[in-house]
Order: sequence, then structure tokens, then C-alpha cells
Amino acid sequence: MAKKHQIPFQEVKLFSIAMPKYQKQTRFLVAVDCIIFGFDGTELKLLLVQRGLEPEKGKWSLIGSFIREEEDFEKGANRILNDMTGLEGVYLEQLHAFGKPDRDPIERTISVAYFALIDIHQYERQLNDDYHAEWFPIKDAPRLIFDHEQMVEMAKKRLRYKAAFHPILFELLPEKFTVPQLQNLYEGIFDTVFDKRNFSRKIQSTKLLVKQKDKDKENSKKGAYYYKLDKRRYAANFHAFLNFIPNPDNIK
Amino acid sequence: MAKKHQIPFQEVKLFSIAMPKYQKQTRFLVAVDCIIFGFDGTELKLLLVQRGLEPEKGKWSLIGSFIREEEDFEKGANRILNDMTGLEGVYLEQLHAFGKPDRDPIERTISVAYFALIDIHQYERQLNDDYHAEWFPIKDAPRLIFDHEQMVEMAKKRLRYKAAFHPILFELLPEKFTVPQLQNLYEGIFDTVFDKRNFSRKIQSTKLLVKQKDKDKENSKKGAYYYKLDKRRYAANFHAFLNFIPNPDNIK
DNA sequence: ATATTAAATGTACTTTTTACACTTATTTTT
DNA sequence: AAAAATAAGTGTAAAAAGTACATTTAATAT
Repeated sequence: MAKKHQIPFQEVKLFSIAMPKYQKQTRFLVAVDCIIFGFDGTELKLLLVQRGLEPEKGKWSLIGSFIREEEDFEKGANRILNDMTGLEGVYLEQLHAFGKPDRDPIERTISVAYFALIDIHQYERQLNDDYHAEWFPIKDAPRLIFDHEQMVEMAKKRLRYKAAFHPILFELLPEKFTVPQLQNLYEGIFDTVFDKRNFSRKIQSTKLLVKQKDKDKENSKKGAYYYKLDKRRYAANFHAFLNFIPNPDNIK
Repeated sequence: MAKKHQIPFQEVKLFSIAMPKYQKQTRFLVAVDCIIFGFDGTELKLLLVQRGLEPEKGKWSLIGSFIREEEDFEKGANRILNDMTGLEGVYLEQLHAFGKPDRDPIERTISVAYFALIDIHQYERQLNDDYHAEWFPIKDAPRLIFDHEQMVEMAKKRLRYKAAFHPILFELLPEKFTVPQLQNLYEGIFDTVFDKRNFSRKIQSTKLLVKQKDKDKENSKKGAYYYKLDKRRYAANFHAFLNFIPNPDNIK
């Protein structure tokens, strides 16, 4: 039974049509792993699961899955994301393919890593707790299996790089947010502080923000005005270069 | 014999240790394909080969190969590149993993695409003509097999994007080059023209160029001074943001 | 000697970025 | 009820970067 599965169905074709070259090649397991970022208004977080199977059972891991015969990577990543969070239409981008022969000690497995940005509040509404998933502050995450820490590092870099030029961080925010919250997010990601007058001016100059009438009173006595994202402009300007960051050098 | 090859060696482990999950997964062919860019002083070119095996035998294709059991993607890409061009230490960067189930009509094959930048003159010295490889002007390339044209498009975009901020295009130039040549390259890649005074000022401000005593007399009567790349600074500043391009908007 | 060609070079103007400090709204404390 | 505390909100001047633009120069060809 397992043996039958082991022989790829395409091989039938290989034997009927003459296709000598393809026959001799080794086939590999291919997985998709997702680096899922969330923001709770204060700090950047990472969604991790406790691995359910050996090896390394019980250790923390990115959320991943083997790719299925009929699905491509995007579909696989979306499936994983939907299973875990119940969310659809999440921001998702291919990060990198990882392929060191020994990255999985059991059997060589190629992993195509994706990173996702989600509004953590949406998640909380949709939560599916079947998987023992947990949010960890990015600066205080546990050890991860295999090369998953390397993946997270690369994803953080990529996120920083993109955020320096594109308004990508809005993907992490709830529908209504304040400018101080937004600044907080930028400061967390770039691990620095910005002058709030200059930051506000720069953000406003993008014209992506629509001021609301009400204020957030949770975080200060005076209260900070809520803003919403102008989705039309956001979609149109996503690829424009906005130079969010004062000295983008050494971002890499 | 072919059958024996067909069963991945790791499977032995799977049967001795209990590892139920891994068993049921389908394995896939994994290839590396290289988008190889070259610059001849006038225009940007692409190195293509005529495919040697069915299907689509004789059609033009990117240079690629199935990945071997013991090599990772970088090693595979370097192997391909070295086989084709005889060159080592070539600039190489992972572009994207392509995984549509039907991208290869014979059997599902994952392709991890890399793009390479090479000094075309070095190539000519090292040329290995076993493979029927040929340079095509990027604007006048033939139809390619499978999804290779999509790969090339993505590589062009990536190259443009990177070149807008990082001094990556020096990888395409010979050791000695002139400022007008460099400008030519930038203009070709961004498909526009720049003011030569401003361009020269911007390039010089990077301090990456070391003026030589001799001139290139091939392309003008007056001759243009040769420059060399300051490799120390280049290595140190590669990740700095240099803002080479006047209006980097809509580069994507 | 003259014409031709492409290379090299400077300046004034505009836009963007940066540095920097006080006032305001509201709640908490006394 | 007044005073203190807290974080939000806002403007201006100086510096740096980016842009637009035209003439001179070196060498060869006529």
C-alpha cells in the first residue's frame, strides 16, 4: 500500500512514452513553511506551533506542510494559513526555497518558505486551537526545529527591507489604528526611534490615511485619533517607493 | 535497475524507524534553472540553450538541470553555470521557486530559479560550445519552453529593482569600463535616458570608481577614461542604498 | 585648416529631509 | 477644585539632495 504510493503516478507515462532522461532522477519531498507575523499594537509577534510528529515532536516549529500533488506553493501556503487561522485573503509572499540536503534529518525535504502578515485581532476572532499554536514576541521566541530560525531571520530582513519602501506594514494593523501605534510598529521593526513630527508628516504625505472622528482612549489620557487606510490608494500605490525610513542604509 | 533508482535511499530509514507521516507523501522532481544575464557594452543579453531532450527538443530554454541527491540549490546552480560558461565566482542569487503542477508537461517538476550576472568578455574567453548556447539581446529573445519566459520577466524586474538601489550592475561589466558604457547599461535596463552630468555626478559620489590613466578609443574620437571598480568599497557598500535612479517609482 | 564627434564639466533652482520645543486635551492626584 | 502628570498634536528654519540645463575639450576625419 505504502509501496504503491511510493511510485509516482507519472512514472506510468514515463514507461509508455520514451522519456529516458527523466527516469533516472531522484524525487524529493517538498514542503511549504509559513512565517506568520502579527502585531498586537505594541510588539511584533510570530505564530508558532508545537510539532505534532517525530522527529522533534513537541518542539516549536513554523507552520508547514508537505505539498500535495495537485496544489502549487501559493495554494499550499494558503491552505496551511487557512487551517491555522481561519483567515483568507492574507498577505502572503514567497520568501525563499531552502534546500540543504540535511535540513530535515529524516529525509531530504525541500522547503519553500512564505511569509504572511496578519491583523492579530482578526486572528483572535477566527482562532482554531486544534494546533497548539501560540504567538511569541519576535524578540523572545523559543528555539525552533531544523533551519526554521534561519527562515525567520530571513523573513525579518525581508520585512524590514520592504517596509522601508512600501506601505506593507498596514497589513499588520487592524482596520482602525492611530499614528502613535503605527510609529510604534515601525520603531519595533527597525529597532530604533523616529522623531514623531517627522514621522507623522511623512506618513501623512503618502495620503494613505483617512482620519476618523473618534479617538483611541486606551493608551493615553488625551486620546489619539483613529485612522483608516485608504484602500483604493493603497492598492494603487503599493509598488511606489515611499522612503519611509530616514537612513535606509544598512538595512540589507 | 531503474526501479531500484526509483526508491529513495532514505526510505530504508523510514521503514526501520517508525515515521508514519513521511511515508505517504508524494515526492517530486526538483530542478534549478538559471537566468544568465550578460552585457556586451551596448545591450543586455540572455544566455539560452537549445534543449537537448524531449519534450520540446530543439526549442530554446533557460539553462537548467535536475538537482542531485547530495547538492543544494546553490551548488546545483553553480555546477550548471560552470558547465556552461567555465566561470566560477559568478554573481548568483535565488529568484523564486516555481511550482505549478503542470509547468512541465511530462512530470511535475519544481524549479528553483537563479539569476546570474556575468561579464560577457570573461565568458568569451572560457566558452564551452558543447551545449549550443547562444546570447540573445533581451529585447529580441526567442520563445522559451514551459514557464521560462515568466522566469525571465521576473528576473528582469528583480534586476531593475536591485539596480535602483545597489551597485549590482558592476557585475556585468569588464574590469575596465567607461562612464558612458555604464550609463548605457543603466539606460538599457531602465529603458530610459539620463542626463549625463547628473548621472556622472551620482556615480562618482558613490566613490566606487577608480579613474585609470588610459582611455577607451573604440567608441569615440576623444576617447573616454577607463575606470575600475574599487572592490573593497564595493564589498563594503553593496548593501547600502545608493538611489541610482531619479524616480524609482513604478519599478515594482 | 576645418568639420565632426562624443566626453567632460558647473551652477542656480527646487524639493526633500532633518533637527528641534511648546501647547493641548484629558485623567489622576491632592 | 486645583495641580500634576501623561501622551498627542503641531511648525519652522537650515541642510542636503535632486534636477534642469549649455559650453568647452580632445581627438579623428575631411
